[in-house]
Amino acid sequence: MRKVIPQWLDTRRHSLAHIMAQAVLEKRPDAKLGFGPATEDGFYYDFLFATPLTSDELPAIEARMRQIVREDEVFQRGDLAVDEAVAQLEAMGQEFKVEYCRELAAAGNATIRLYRSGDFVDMCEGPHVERTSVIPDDSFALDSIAGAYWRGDESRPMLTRIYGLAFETREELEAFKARRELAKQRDHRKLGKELDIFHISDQVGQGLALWLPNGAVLIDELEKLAKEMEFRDGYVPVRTPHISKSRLYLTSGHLPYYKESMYPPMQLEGEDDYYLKPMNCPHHHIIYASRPRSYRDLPLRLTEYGAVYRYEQSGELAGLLRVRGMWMNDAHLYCTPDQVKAEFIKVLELHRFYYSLFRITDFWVRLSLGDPTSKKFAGSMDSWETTEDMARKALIDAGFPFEEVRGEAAFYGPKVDHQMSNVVGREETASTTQLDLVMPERFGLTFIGPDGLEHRPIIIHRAPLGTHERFVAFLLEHLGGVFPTWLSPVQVRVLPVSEGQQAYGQRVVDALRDTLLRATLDASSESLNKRIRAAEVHKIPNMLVVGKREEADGTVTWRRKGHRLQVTLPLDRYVAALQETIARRLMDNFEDVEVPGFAAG
RNA sequence: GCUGGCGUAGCUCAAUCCGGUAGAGCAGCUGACUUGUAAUCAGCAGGUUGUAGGUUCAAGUCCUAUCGCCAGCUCCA
Repeated sequence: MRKVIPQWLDTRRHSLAHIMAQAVLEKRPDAKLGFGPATEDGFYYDFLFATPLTSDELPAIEARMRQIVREDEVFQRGDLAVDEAVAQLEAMGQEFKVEYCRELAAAGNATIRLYRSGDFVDMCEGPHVERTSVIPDDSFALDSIAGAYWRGDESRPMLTRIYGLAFETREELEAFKARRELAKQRDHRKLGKELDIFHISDQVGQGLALWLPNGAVLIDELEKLAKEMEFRDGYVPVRTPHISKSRLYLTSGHLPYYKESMYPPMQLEGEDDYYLKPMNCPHHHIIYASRPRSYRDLPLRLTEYGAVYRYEQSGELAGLLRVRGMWMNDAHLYCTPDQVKAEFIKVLELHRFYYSLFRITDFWVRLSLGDPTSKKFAGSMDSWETTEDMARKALIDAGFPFEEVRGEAAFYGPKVDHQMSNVVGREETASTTQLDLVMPERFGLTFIGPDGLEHRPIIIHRAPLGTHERFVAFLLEHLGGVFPTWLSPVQVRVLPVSEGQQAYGQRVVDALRDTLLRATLDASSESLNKRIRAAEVHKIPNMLVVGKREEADGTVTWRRKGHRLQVTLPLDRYVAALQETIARRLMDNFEDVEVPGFAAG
């Protein structure tokens, strides 16, 4: 799903970054330049300013850029020896460029490339457009301004980043902006409010979501789904507390490897400190270790929709997408070495099932590897190589296209992540599967093999539905808040045509609720039109209109959300049809799905 | 956590630029209407303008601090 951007467009965008830097330097000659690359929909350039730049200044910079483009400046390339380049960049006062230049030299580059356009000279690899006039002067626009650390390192200075948008033509630029505006309508924070899904109150705490009744139905249905799937695949449920003594996390290594992300401890006189659990795994490992295990017991698949708490930095929180308290579709599979691969593939298949059930196609799969040069990862090189190789092979065998990314692993092992983007384009991990040789070691987990000796199990950590919070966020945005009947908080809204049919309407609701269908009656004295509109606005999948005719015949007139076509049928036939839709978890919110009982005519 | 922007009724917004003491629609409530497929009409109620200081005769509007939200960075399910 990652976008492929044609080289020429990338070149054009990068050239625009130079043109922007040129325009900025004219206004702020003392600005220090950072990096200025092309992005997925434009470009940015980082600057260090003596006095802060405000977004009010962007229009003037943009206007100057257009002028430069029209002046048809030529990009001239020049390769200099390292010393010369350093001397020149120092003379220009470009300390960040000097730093990077020296680094390139240290990495073995004999020459440094510079580009000149107009009076502006910048150290840069290129390539650029030959002359600025090839860029339509209305195909780009400055977008926003934000802080960004130099070299992405929070211990280094924070620069000011100016983002620009750039496309082939003005029409494409306008289309992009329009699409972005439209996407905001599907923002889960907006839909979550409109549909009464969740509420976040700073009286409770940042990042601590409250599930409203409608949201609670959603997560109940997701849990039901997960429990069914896991039951079939031989998982066994467990339940564990939300807190634990620090000892557990010293054993697991969460202290110190994960301490940054944990809430501070609860301290009690004369007792060990207690921590809120940031992950369920240690509790599950203790369950595994609670009695001797035989190879005949394996794989042991412990599952729990467990609550975990992570102290995310305040600036990272975002609606339900990034929270501090979350319920995770967690499970740990304890396997013998020769079971791992088959189990891992089975877990990947489960992902495939879920993603196709929800019709989610806009994701990409990342194989997240450790980084031997980083202190963020526990365990030996050998075990990392083993698990990384296992994960890679399983992905290939299961037929998953994936990309490998170094340094993204969990601290105890490599991960296979399903990456999704929200409406604003922010990417997050929706699902994760991990391989772990480190925890069995740390917890001294063993099983007795056929040879009568103790062996180490291998652990698969998996959360295909991620956390309720993040998964519902993605689902809301992906479906635009329009849920299939099986997931919908309210499945059926009954609308009496006039007050005379309210009693019949109530009987219909009672009959539906008797069969566990989530039905409500709209008994307000508003016009039928208004009540239909209200049901549509609340995205209720099914409406039953009951008037004199229906009451006389014992029928209901069924109108599905977004459809003008409607059918009248006996109540019991309606119930049967709806139950089939729900039992099969049909995605009846999609046009191409044939809905039982709703044939035309 | 950092950089920048923004906080006005349950929601969406107006009054902020150029200080003169807060207004609308929707939702809610009441009444009338008894409705046949996307907003019936009328009325009522609702805000010490996030919070705390300050400047001023006067602050929603200006200043400071603080809390929260948004975008990005860093970080992650």
